[in-house]
Amino acid sequence: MSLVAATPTSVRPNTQPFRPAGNPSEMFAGCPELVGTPFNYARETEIYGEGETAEFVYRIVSGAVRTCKILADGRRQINAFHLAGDLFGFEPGEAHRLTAEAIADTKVLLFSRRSVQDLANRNVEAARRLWNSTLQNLEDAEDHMLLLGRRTALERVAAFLLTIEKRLGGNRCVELPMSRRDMADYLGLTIETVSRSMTQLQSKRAIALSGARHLVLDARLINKCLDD
Amino acid sequence: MSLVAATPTSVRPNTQPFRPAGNPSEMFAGCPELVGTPFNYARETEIYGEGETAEFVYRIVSGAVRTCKILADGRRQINAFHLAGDLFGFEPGEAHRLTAEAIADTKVLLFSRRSVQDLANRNVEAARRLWNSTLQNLEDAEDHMLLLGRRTALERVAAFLLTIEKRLGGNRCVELPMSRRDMADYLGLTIETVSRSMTQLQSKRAIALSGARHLVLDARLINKCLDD
DNA sequence: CGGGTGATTGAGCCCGCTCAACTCTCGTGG
DNA sequence: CCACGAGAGTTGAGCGGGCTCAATCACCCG
Repeated sequence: MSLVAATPTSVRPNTQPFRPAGNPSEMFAGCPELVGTPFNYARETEIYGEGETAEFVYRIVSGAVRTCKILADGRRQINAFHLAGDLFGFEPGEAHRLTAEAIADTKVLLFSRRSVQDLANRNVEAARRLWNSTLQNLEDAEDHMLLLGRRTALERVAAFLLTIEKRLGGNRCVELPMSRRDMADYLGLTIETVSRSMTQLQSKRAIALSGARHLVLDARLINKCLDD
Repeated sequence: MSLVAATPTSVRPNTQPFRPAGNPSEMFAGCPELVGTPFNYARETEIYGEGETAEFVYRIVSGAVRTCKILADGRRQINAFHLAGDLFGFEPGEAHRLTAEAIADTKVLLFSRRSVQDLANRNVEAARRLWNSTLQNLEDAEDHMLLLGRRTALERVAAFLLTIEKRLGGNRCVELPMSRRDMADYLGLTIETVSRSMTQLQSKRAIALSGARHLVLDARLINKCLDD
């Protein structure tokens, strides 16, 4: 679910280690009856809201999605970003526990929750893949709890950049799909602190920014920045 | 996995809402071949370490367990507390991603990871229960990320006390199984801040402490404390 | 060229951390 | 019975990292 997840797409070489049975792009392989309905969401529109009945499971074809929780006073915590190839929208109960919104214009494939459940009940292999996918999400959540509970602002931003670079192909070049506000709400910081941390990394030559969204990073120098 | 999970035991009435198929105490019902081997862990001993090969899945009979991650410099984040009835030790890969330690003297039932996997491959119903159990853990992790990323110290301690009271039977009376250090490392705070928050709640009559581990709480007054 | 949005930078403050002293409890032994 | 020590918890004083509030800058689109 979150940044650590493998996100192979058809247009990008998969530089991730092989994930047995947890690979979203193979999730419904050999299940021709589960083809998925294409659908589009515009930038900054809600896909589903917290508390709504969970009707669909989603697989991203292109674009990016955030899932988050929002407190009554407006404080927001983004739990995960989902990129092309990722699956999201599973729920243990009938209702969605998170809100999902498109960060950019996003194409998805819809699968009815019921049909996915039915498939899992019939097909042991599919059930195992769904389970492993959920376990992968849990693992990512565990890493994120460590980040939110015990890491400094600079460590959070550095870890975020390293992880998303890996997800986007690992060629040191990153086109951030999300705003500073989204990064801040994912990392448990304010936009100002995110910005200052980025500036700090840039002044140490660990990253090079060209525009707010495009950057080139040096993993070795980023890690060196954390040692002082 | 964490504090929101239902934890019915045979000696305590279940005051939780019914959780279809996710109930740990029924997890292996109807599977007499999966009986589990009793085992004991003394207080403050390691059950398994991060990175070790995952051989077993554990179900707690009595006692309490924490699972955590530790950084090289000693910073620790506890992901979850497990009480009687809880299942823990699932892993998506071959290796444990967390360290598990007994908080108190703890009796568990061991199930070999392989036999659990085999059961899930044969028995669709068991697979569904395991999947739902993992989804429940993920849901708890999502709640905890909001707490760690966006809540104040007082809110964290208040939420923790309310949740653990519910898990321990919901009769307003709590015998904390863990130390202040464990609470702090779960809530992303220091022991001093946890202590000060408890004192603050006590001065508002929202909780009554008798000894560090025993307390009676008033849910309404706790929520009122958060409004100023 | 403006207007609008998002990002950066600056100044000052505050919540939670650090460091340290003190208290409480409990177990052990004279 | 008290003395003592060890470990856990509480309290206090002061600091500092990240937040708040505000101004400025950069980049789009018209």
